[in-house]
Amino acid sequence: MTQAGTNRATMEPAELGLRERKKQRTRRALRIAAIRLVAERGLDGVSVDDIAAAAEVSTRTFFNYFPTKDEAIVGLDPEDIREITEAVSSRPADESPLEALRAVMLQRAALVAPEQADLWPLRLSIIRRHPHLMAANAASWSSYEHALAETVGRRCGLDPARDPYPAVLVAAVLAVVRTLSVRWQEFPGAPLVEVLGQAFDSLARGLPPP
Amino acid sequence: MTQAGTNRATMEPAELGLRERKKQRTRRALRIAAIRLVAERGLDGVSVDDIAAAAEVSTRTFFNYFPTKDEAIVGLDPEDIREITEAVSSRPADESPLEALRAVMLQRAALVAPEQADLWPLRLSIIRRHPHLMAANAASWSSYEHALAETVGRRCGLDPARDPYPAVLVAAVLAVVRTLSVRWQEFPGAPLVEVLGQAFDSLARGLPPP
DNA sequence: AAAATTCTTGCAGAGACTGAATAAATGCAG
DNA sequence: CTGCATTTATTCAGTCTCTGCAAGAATTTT
Repeated sequence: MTQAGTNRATMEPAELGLRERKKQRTRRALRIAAIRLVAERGLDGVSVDDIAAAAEVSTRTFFNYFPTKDEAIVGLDPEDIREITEAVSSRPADESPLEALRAVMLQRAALVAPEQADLWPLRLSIIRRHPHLMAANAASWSSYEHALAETVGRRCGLDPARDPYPAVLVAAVLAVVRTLSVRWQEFPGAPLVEVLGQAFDSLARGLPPP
Repeated sequence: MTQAGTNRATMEPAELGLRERKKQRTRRALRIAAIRLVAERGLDGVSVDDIAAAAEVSTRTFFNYFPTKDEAIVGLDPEDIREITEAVSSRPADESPLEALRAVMLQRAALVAPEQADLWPLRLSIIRRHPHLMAANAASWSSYEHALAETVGRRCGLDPARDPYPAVLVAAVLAVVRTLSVRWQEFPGAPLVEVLGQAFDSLARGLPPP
């Protein structure tokens, strides 16, 4: 690697043009402003104008980045989607689809903890306070679900358009991950990775009564 | 507001007062108008004003019944929620939670077909055309998820606040049902009940690769 | 440096949604 | 049936979200 200097927590590939970097930065600024402000004042206590002002852009620009106020809070970056599908398709081929998803999701959950120690809990607490955002969350994952189902289908040689298995698997797994993430914020007993691991075990055993 | 709880799950319209019956009727009129119009002209081609006009009530009244345009289309009636949780809790006690949910959901899916032959397919086609409505759908089920998790917890003697099993089970099952309902509209191969049955089998066996 | 591309911004406007006041309908005595 | 209390519907005014458009500023390319 030609990377001698260690970048901060934010890894910004210097290979991108200035324009692209600025875009990433405003996007991030808007998201952070949205999450911070809403966590503080509640969803109705913050207008898009406030968010845009806090990020030092015009209100119109906000809507160039996010189609909705909700998406600024719970939306996934397209980059994340790409990373996850890539991670799934590059798991060893002898793993079952469920095992592959398990590995990727656990790895992901483990990454979340240290990286954005601020933002992630804030997001979850907001979702807990405004349940309809859980749905907006699910909405932003829906395109992603499609992509993931495609990837899973490719792993086991199934056409997701013909065989429902990939769609069912992905839907179940993501629903469980979402549910437990929010719950975990509420009842922080064991670390999230552990809770998720047990849930995947339960899934793999057919959700038997404990 | 002193509503004596109706012990039966069967519909007893005669016992309700005039006021209550009128409310049910406007609610239903609004929902039907919303679904019909949106199925015809698309979500953006229909305003709440249009819907209210079609149902012959004022615009403001629409919002007395539904908090959102989306909810008028995909929202569940509180009554449905009550029926479902009741059905689950009155399943034989020796069934596993997953089996109980399976039975109730299949029974439900079988009912849907003949009853509202018009509305149900329209709803699904709308959801397929406007993916974000799938999320709104999930949102309207979220309060319901809580209630169902509670019921499941009671069945197997678990406190849903302490043990994640009920929440996980319900989340997975509902996600699968939602996903397959929409898919089924898209690829109407086998009857929905059959497709759902196979998915429940798959779930019970730990989602093994086919 | 000029041209081409892309991003930001302000503006005007449609539509979603809310609170409050008023009118109408319904339920319930007497 | 008549008056009174409660619930529901409507009107009205207003805020906020979100979109299209056109002009201006920044970045990239030639």
